[in-house]
Formats: sequence, C-alpha cells, structure tokens
Amino acid sequence: MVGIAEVARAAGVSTATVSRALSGRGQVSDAARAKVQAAVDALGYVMSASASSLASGRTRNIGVLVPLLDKWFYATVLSGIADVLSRHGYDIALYNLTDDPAQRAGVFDTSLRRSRIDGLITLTVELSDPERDGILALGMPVVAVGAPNHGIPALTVDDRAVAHAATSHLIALGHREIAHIGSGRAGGEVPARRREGYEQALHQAGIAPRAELFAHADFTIEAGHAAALELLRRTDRPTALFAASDEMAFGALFAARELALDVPGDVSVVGVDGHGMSGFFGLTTVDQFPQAQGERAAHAVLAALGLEAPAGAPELPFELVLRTSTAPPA
Amino acid sequence: MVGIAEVARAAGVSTATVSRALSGRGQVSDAARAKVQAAVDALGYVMSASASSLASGRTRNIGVLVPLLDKWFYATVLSGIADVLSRHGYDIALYNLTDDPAQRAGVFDTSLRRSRIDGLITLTVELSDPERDGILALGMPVVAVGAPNHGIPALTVDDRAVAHAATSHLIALGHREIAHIGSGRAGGEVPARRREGYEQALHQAGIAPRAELFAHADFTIEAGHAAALELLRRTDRPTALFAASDEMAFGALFAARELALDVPGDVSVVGVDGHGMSGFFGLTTVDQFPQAQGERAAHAVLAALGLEAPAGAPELPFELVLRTSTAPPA
DNA sequence: TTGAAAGCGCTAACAA
DNA sequence: TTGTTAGCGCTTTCAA
Repeated sequence: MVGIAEVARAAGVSTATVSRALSGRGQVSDAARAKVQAAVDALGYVMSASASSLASGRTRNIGVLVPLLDKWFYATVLSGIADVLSRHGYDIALYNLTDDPAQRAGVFDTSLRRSRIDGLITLTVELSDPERDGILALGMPVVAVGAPNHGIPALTVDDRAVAHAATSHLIALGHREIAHIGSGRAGGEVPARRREGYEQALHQAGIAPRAELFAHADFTIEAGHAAALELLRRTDRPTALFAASDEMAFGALFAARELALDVPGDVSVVGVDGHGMSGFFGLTTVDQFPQAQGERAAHAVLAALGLEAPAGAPELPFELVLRTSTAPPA
Repeated sequence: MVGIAEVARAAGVSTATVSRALSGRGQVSDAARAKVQAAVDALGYVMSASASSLASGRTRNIGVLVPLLDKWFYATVLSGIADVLSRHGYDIALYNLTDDPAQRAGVFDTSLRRSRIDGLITLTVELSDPERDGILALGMPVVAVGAPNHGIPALTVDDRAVAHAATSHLIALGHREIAHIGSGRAGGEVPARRREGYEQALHQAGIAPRAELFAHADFTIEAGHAAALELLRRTDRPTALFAASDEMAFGALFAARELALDVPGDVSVVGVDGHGMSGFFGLTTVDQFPQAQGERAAHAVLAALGLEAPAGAPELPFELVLRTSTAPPA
C-alpha cells in the first residue's frame, strides 16, 4: 500500500506538504501542489481513513440512523442523503435500528460512540429519552428529519398543515363523513400532528370529529387495509378516508376494491408521502418530497460541520397532488 | 474521551492486557478480564475505531455497494445484511452507485480504497471491467449477491430455473401465447438468464418463442406498465404475461385494468421477487426471499473473514407462490 | 511556504 | 499470563 511518505519522496517535498496539499488546509505553493498531485496520480495513492482520522479527529463519514430500511419512505430519504454526501466525498455509516433492545443498545452504546463518524442524521425514529441523551452527548452535529425529538434540531414538514391540506381538500369537495387512518399519541409525534391537523380542519368546517371514524394503523399497507375494511363496513360508512401515509392509503384502496366499492364514486381516499407508486394507484396525496428531504438533511450536517453555508429554514415543503381517488360524494 | 490507558489504570493492569481482554485475542486470566470489564463499564469506555484500525488493520466495518437504494428489492436485501452485521458488532459503510461516472469513479477509486472496510458486499450491480478489477484488487473478501460478475464469488438464485418455473406454471395452465417483459443481454446477466429460462420452458413445451411477444423494460413499474400496454393492445393479444420482476408485473396489472382486461380472466400475470405488496395485488410470483439473501451474504463475508464457519452452497432458494393473477386461458 | 518531529489511541511483537 | 515498547499512517504544531 502506498503511503504519504512515498508520495512525498516522489514529489520531492515533505509529508507535511503532501498532507496540506491534499487536505486543502494551510498554504501550499501552486508548484508544490502540482507536484504532489502528479505523484498521487502516478502512484494511485489514497489516504488511509483510519490514519487520517486518528491524527485529525475527522472521519469524512456521516452516520445515518434508520428504522425499517425496507420501507419506501426511509429508503428514499436515504437515497437523497447518499447522493449529496457521496458527491462531497463523504461516506455513510448505516445504522438500522430494530425493536430488539440488545441491538439498539449496541448501536447507541457502542457503534455510535466508536468515533467513526463526524455527524449523524436520524430519520423519524422514536427515541427513548436515554437514547436521545446519548445522541446529544456524542458531541457531534445531529440532524433529525421528520421527528422532532426534543433537543435534536429537526428538519420537518409541518405535519399539521399536511393533514389539514388533505382534509380540507375532502371538505372542499363536499365530504362531511371523513374518516382518518393513522395513530394518535402512541405512534409518536408525526402521526399525532397529522391527526391534529385532520381534526382542526374538521372543526374549522364546523364538523365534529367522531371517534368511530378514527382507525388506528401502524403505517403498513396491511394495517391500512385492515383499518379501512373496518371503516368501510360500517353501516354509516364514511364517504372519504384520509390515511396518514400512502402505503396505508394503498391498503385502503385494496380494501375498497374487495368490498366492491368504487373509488372515488363510493369513497374518496387521500394519502401522504408522494410514494413512487401513488401515481399508478391514482391516489390523491400530499407529497412531501422524501428524496429532497434527504438531500436537505445531508446539506444540513455538512453545514453544521462548517463545510457549506447553512441552508434556509428548517421547514420542508409539501404539495397536495390531485389524482383520481378523490371526488365529490355521491 | 476516556482511552485505553485510563481503563488500564483503573483496572490495575497494562494497556496490552486491556486490549487483549477486549478483543479476545491472546490469553488473559479471568481475574484480569473481570477487572478490565469492570473498569470499562465504570468509565463507559468505547474503543476508538480509527486507532484500533490503524494499529490492527481491522475495521469492523463492511462495505455494501448498492444501485438504486430506493427500490424495494435492494432495500430489502440491505435490511437483511444490516440485521446480521449489526448483531455481530459490525458497522456498514453504504455506497450508493449512480449512473454519474464521476460519482462512480469517486466510489471505486477513492471511497473503497480508503481502508475503511474489511470486506465488501455488492448487490446485483453491473460493473464495468475496470470497476470489477478494482474491487478484486482491494485485497479483501468480496461477496456478490445476484449478479455473477466474473471473478467475484456470488450468491445467486438460479435465474434460469426461476423463469422456467414461472413460465412452466403458465404452460401447465394451458397457455401457449405467453409474453415476456424483461430485458435481454443488454440489461445484464440476471435478466438475460431469466429470458433464457423463459424460452427454454417454451421450447420444452414445443412452443416457439415469438419475438413480438418479448417486450423490453428496465425493471421499473413504469416500464412494465408501458411494455404491458404494448403487448396487450396487440390484436393477437397474449393470454399470459411473465414479467421478470414484481414491480414490472404491478405495472402490467395496472395496464390490464386500464384496458379493461380482467386478470386472470383475459390475461394471466406472473412476476419474480416476492415483493411485499405482491400479496395485495394477488400476484402469482416466484419469491426469492431477498431479506434472507442479505442475511446469507452477510454470513458469507463474516465467514470469509474467518469469523464464522462457512455456510453451505452459494445457491439461493426460490419458490413459486400461487395467487389469483394466474388461471387457465379463457 | 516549507520541513522536522511529536503525537493521535491502539495493537502486537517480544521479553519476562 | 503479563508488561514494555515500537510502530500503524497520518496531521499539526513549531521553527525556519
């Protein structure tokens, strides 16, 4: 393996100059820089990450904490993060959190504390208080996307406004019996806010939210399906369904089909996310541009590390996308 | 940050003994081991990854090369990998390959060569020859899942057999006009083999494959949709469709619905993958257990690193799952 | 702008 | 079984 000493020799300079030329820190003459670059290219030199990290304290590596890697939303945000970081020469350390306490402990107590990363991005994870404290104690920039775990700076969409937009759309179409599939406080901040936005929109339209029109689901397509079946089988069937995620909305669409209900003839459905398949389902949804959220998060850590100018507000955009799953009630 | 010296002092032993006690290499008395562990717990010591790597040459980090992070299949395999590695105290370095030559060059020429990882897993990526050579030159264990890039040991399902199973199922139902959505040589090894398996099954049934019944698609739902539209609009419409991936099959199902064709009444559809949503679509598919593929790949690198006993054959299982999208032709 | 040299925190001979 | 110590390959003072 060719090291910095060999490069220095080939370039006719000291190792210190090679280091400075390659890192961009400190002054190096153009002549020296050129010689170093030539030697690097000729020898195919690549700096050892561990040696550099040990000496400098910088790792050029960002940790990403993800729950449920195989869910479209997280995978898409991750893809946005990877794009930006890769373009800046940063590597990604991926930490997939499961429900297994031992596995989580390993991540929080060991992996994250090995000094392997310069910063951390957490994707909508509900953290326990000790977990959150552990993260803050890492002493490195942390950016949360989605969930505002108290104390961790978060990039969030205004989930109340998202739900409000979806619900208002249904109200504007003339619906009064609007059910909601999601979760309350138990599911964490995000679902809770979406439910609030839903209820707020109803209130503003002079409609009292009815407990029977709320169905709990854990954001999977299966749970959305089950919840929708229950709601749509009621004798006083709602004319519209607002699901707190597109995958749950997909489940609802399948449920409607099973019950031989026409969408949007018999029931309108709205989701949240902008899932890649929502177009095919004709699903009206509130797109929250997850790929862009990942990109924003990556830029935010880079900014916190002083590598980029800080970006603007932490508020993320969203947009109601109208498709064929919503229409006025029959 | 508490270091090994502080632990040694607290435990009343030398740093060498601490190192041995924690790494499990070399002989350490039970008494010493206990004292070290107590000191570690008391001080909350976690070893510095860079210092340890620099001195030992081991990183406790495995690289994973992924194309298209936001596709269900890759995300699911990745999830399986993460599960196993995390359980073994290994971290993951995630490298997302894009089509951008500069980005790819950065990954192959720099990121992978920084001595940041002990081993590498590549997920069905079509690598250029120099890229593949670069990987082999890394001098570390490499495991490919899916694509048998020449020279890299691969865990693969028998893609010919997979396609053969899907096609034979349609033939057994009585279909003769069976179209295929996938790609030929151009798309890489995997699609090519699936097409071979498809044609082989036809031949064995005495059916001559017809060029008009092959439609190219790039494994996205959009492309599957477009390909199916084209096939299903033919006057001599095929009675069955074999799509080389579930997502393309989903596209085909949407296409059938748009054309007011009944599935399976007017046309049968089979996919490949065992996608999480295939059950909801009622899609008959050949499940290839992607999560388990990831787990197998992780075990394979660990075995190559001498941390586990080598597992069995590199052949991965698959299974035809019958659902409601296939039936005898009308 | 450059170079010499002292670490960064750990591991692994080697000697005891 | 343990301790001493020389690196591992860089970065960063400090002095020139």
